[in-house]
Amino acid sequence: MKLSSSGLSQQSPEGDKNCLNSELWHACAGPLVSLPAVGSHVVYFPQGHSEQVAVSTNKEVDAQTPNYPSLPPQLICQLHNATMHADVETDEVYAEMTLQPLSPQEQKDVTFLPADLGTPCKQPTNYFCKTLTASDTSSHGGFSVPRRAAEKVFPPLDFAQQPPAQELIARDLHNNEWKFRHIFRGQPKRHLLTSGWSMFVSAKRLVAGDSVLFIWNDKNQLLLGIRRSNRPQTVMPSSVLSSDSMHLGLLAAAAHAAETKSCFTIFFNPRSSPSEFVISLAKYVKAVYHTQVSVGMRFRMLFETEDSSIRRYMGTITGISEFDPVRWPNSHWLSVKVGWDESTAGERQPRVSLWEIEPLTTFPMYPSPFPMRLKRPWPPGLPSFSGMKNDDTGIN
Amino acid sequence: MKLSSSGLSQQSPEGDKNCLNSELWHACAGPLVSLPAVGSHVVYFPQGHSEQVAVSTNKEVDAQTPNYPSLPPQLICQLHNATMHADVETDEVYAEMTLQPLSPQEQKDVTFLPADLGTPCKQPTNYFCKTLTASDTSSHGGFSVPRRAAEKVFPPLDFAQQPPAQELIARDLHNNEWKFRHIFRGQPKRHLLTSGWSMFVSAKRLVAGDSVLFIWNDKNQLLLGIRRSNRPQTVMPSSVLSSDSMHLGLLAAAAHAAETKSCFTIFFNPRSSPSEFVISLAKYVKAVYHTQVSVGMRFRMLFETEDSSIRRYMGTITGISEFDPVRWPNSHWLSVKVGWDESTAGERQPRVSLWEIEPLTTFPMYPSPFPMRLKRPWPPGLPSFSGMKNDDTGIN
DNA sequence: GTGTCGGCCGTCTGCCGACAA
DNA sequence: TTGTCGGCAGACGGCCGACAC
Repeated sequence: MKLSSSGLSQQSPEGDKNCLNSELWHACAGPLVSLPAVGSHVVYFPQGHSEQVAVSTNKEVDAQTPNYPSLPPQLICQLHNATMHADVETDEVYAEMTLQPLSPQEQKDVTFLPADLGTPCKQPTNYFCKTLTASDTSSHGGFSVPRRAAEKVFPPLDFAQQPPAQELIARDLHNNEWKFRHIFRGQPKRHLLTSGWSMFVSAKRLVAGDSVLFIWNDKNQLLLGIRRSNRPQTVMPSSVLSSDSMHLGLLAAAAHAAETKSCFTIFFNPRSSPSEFVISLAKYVKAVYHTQVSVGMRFRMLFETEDSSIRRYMGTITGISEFDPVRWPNSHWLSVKVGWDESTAGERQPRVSLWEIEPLTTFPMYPSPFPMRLKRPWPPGLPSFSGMKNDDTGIN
Repeated sequence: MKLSSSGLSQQSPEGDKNCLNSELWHACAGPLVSLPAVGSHVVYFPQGHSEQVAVSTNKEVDAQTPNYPSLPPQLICQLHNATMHADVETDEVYAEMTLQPLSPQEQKDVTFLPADLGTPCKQPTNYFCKTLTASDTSSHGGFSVPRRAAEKVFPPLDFAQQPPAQELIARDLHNNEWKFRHIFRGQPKRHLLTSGWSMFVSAKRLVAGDSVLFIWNDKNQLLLGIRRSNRPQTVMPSSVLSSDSMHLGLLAAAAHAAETKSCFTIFFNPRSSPSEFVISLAKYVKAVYHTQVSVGMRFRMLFETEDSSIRRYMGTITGISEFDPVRWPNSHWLSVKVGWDESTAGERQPRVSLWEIEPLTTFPMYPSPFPMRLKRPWPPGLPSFSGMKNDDTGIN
């Protein structure tokens, strides 16, 4: 896995000086984001990719966009390369992945192999994340460090000094160095970052509501990342290519790669994409082939909280059907309709994919009123099956 | 022709408050840029579009990109819409054009119709453009206005005051208002913009070497545009779509539109695109059908100077051949190889297109050593001809 | 425990003419 | 004619504890 700070060029290979432990990237991406291992087999969903482009261009896919009948809704690939990047302007994290579709025979061979689920995403343990207040971002003062965070993450101060103070050096995703004066003063006493802080705020263009993230890693380095609040949107591609052409481009690239079994490249934006659209084959196989789901079944699903930790929400499966039967028949993408136990005005999405949820098979809340009709769904990613209408799924 | 300040959204139609006379857009785009009239017939060159994308993504087209055999190298279209935009972050000007390919019969009908060359691009008359100095952009002072420029473009000062001064209000491409104190002082006397200037410099992130452009229009409004120097590049699309997918997307969009005779949308970036790739049909027909060119012939061609005016450079035609015979056979795009009279280390391009040059037929410098073999080249944009190898062009 | 404020000092912004290219 | 500089005055940046929630 490579990590490079990018944005200026897609072609220049970056030197080692830009390399950085992936901890910071993952911390900025969030606790739910995991990249499949390089070399492993993954499933790519053009629908999910298309949704990410729709969000990025702020434009839904045009209804008149032509289909690519040869492109299956789920494409089994080998992940040849995955590089973590951060936009040089905004620090937005993204991943560049090189995928090679498997031949039909390889798909069969691989789908029914036992496979482990890989290593879970490694969130750093010694870190803190704080949402910036008006005082933190104002030019009038510095940054107020929560007491527990400072004691856990920063090196201890020498309390013989009065007031206790030290210089902290932190590195961001681009391996740039930021120096801060860390001081413990005031009445009551508190931890503050003073000199150097305002330069960081203005350089990163942080505003109240954005978050900063400090990590103390195993090598005794201080890492510093940012996460912007959900302002309208992140980056605007604007004037390069029309959104219609972009949608066509991603479909054409995947279709061409599928036909020729050649590599293609995609970008994954963890913070803007509604869902991961490249997932490990093992996760897919487990969810689609080895998990029983049915209407009425209870489940839980992980979400990220405001302070970058994990929370589980509960819900009930209300239906199982293709998200877009016309354009993407036989697709597992967002095939599960759900209702949420706690839902504030459509806050959580009405559709999820099988591999995103944990069905609670041991304690069903009430007996399923509908029999399970998806016990063994259509084989994934096989073009020869994509036109088949007389299977046993009952959802065509 | 619509003009709107954009960048946040491709879908929201902007209100009238954002509309502005197109003078400023054209002044920022440069004196050589002209947009064909809405409703008129134009020729679209996928090769040129591809070059613009290559520049924007900083990545040349991949050699393995598949061809679209059904897409001719020149596509005759009707221009249904052309909207001028400016990037909301950088103020970079660009145009959004909606094109509809003509049917083969329409192409024939239209190609041999007499057509006027349309109105030339309207450069404003009452304007000035200054490249910013270190003093202009430093935080130590204001903007030094060249004397002739101030007297020509700004409203006259009241010299009864001591010192003479006034408030100027200028509007940029987004119709934002900028207020400046214009004062005539110092020893020797000179025109200066003081209060308000530094805010403009920092808001637009101008640096020494960039240019500003003041226009006094017919409605007695002061317009204010910027032109950045040729720094590495302008905007980086980075993380939305891989450059390969973008190349494929533009080809697929044009091919699909050509097949179905439906509309497609392109963006044209006058400042970053190497050449215009949507030109009026009249210009194309005149250059390709009604102009004699041959190897050895002298020509001249317009270029933009540093101070935004026009200069002619002279050269000699050294060859006539397709730029990319494999991928784009029978293409007129950059089909003329040239040598330049004054050339500083490959400063000017070695290939141009027929419609970019003015052949000097009246005073040939020396007799053409090679007979003209392109007297009546292949008909433009007709797919039925694109595979024809036995024509009289002799370049296959 | 921490967000915001008044107070205060120091730096830098920004307006001026001098001077030279 | 105009680019850069030294001089200077005022604005704002930025460090401090007070105080309240």
